[in-house]
Amino acid sequence: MSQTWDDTLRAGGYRVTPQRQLVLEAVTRLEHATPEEIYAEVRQTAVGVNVSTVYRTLELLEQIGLVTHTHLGHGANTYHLAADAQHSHLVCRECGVVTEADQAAVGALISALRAKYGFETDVGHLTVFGTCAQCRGERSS
Amino acid sequence: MSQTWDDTLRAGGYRVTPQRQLVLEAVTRLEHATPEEIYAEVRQTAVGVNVSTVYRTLELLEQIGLVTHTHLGHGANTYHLAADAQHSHLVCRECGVVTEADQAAVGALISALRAKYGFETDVGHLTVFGTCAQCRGERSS
DNA sequence: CTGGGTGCAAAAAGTTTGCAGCGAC
DNA sequence: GTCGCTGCAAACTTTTTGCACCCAG
Repeated sequence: MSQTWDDTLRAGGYRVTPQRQLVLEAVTRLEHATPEEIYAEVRQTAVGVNVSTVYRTLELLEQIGLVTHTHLGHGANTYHLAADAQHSHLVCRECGVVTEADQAAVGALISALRAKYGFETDVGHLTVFGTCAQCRGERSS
Repeated sequence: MSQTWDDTLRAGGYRVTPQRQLVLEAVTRLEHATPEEIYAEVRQTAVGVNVSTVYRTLELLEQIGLVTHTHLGHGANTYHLAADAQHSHLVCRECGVVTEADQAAVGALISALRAKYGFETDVGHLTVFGTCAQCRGERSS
């Protein structure tokens, strides 16, 4: 199972290198992270990896469908495994926490948009900004 | 009615300057635009306006609640009038077109998230990525 | 071996900041 | 007249690119 991804690489005609392995591991471990965070994570294991390599690798991994990215507020690109793509993110504006909303909750939106606008929603890329339960509670109490 | 916004400025203890007027006009006219686009639009009317002024003005206008911003894909901050805030954006990944979805379509999502996660959605900031009706049609035909 | 991948460093793009002069009030 | 606002230029952050060397296949 830990070998599936490098088959995907090879299938695309790409080489399997330690750097790519490290980046993919970092993405897996962090669940969702910015290029910077991924770079920092990779550096904790191996020092010789360069920022540009991280960017190039992420681009490649995304291209062959191993990872995807969403925009979690600000301009921060956030990468995560494509396998985890079928959920949406709830980002709290106040505490910054990122929650995952399952398909069911978002399903209604998807149906509505498809019926009304013929718009096919990319669920994995959907990010909802707002205020989480905890922050709402703190504010009212 | 064209005077309300400068009252808002003054109410906040800020001055009314031609630059601020120009930026606000550009935001109004463009509906939703990046700082760069706003800068370009302002320049078409007056040449002497600087980029930094646009950034500082947008920051100010947002702070006093005249405009808000969303993240329409990439890292592009998009500014629009706060008065227009109560709608969400549908961004087509293929043709890049930005559609506005009314409250009703998004209402179901809001209710679901509130009921299930206690999460209060910021509707004005909601951006949905996907494929628009036209691009879906072109692909299947 | 061969050519794709990597590191390094410089460049490009986007945004912020310090400072002196200007103009709204 | 005062002090906030603006223009200018330089600094900073984030991402991209060219080139020579290296290693996966």
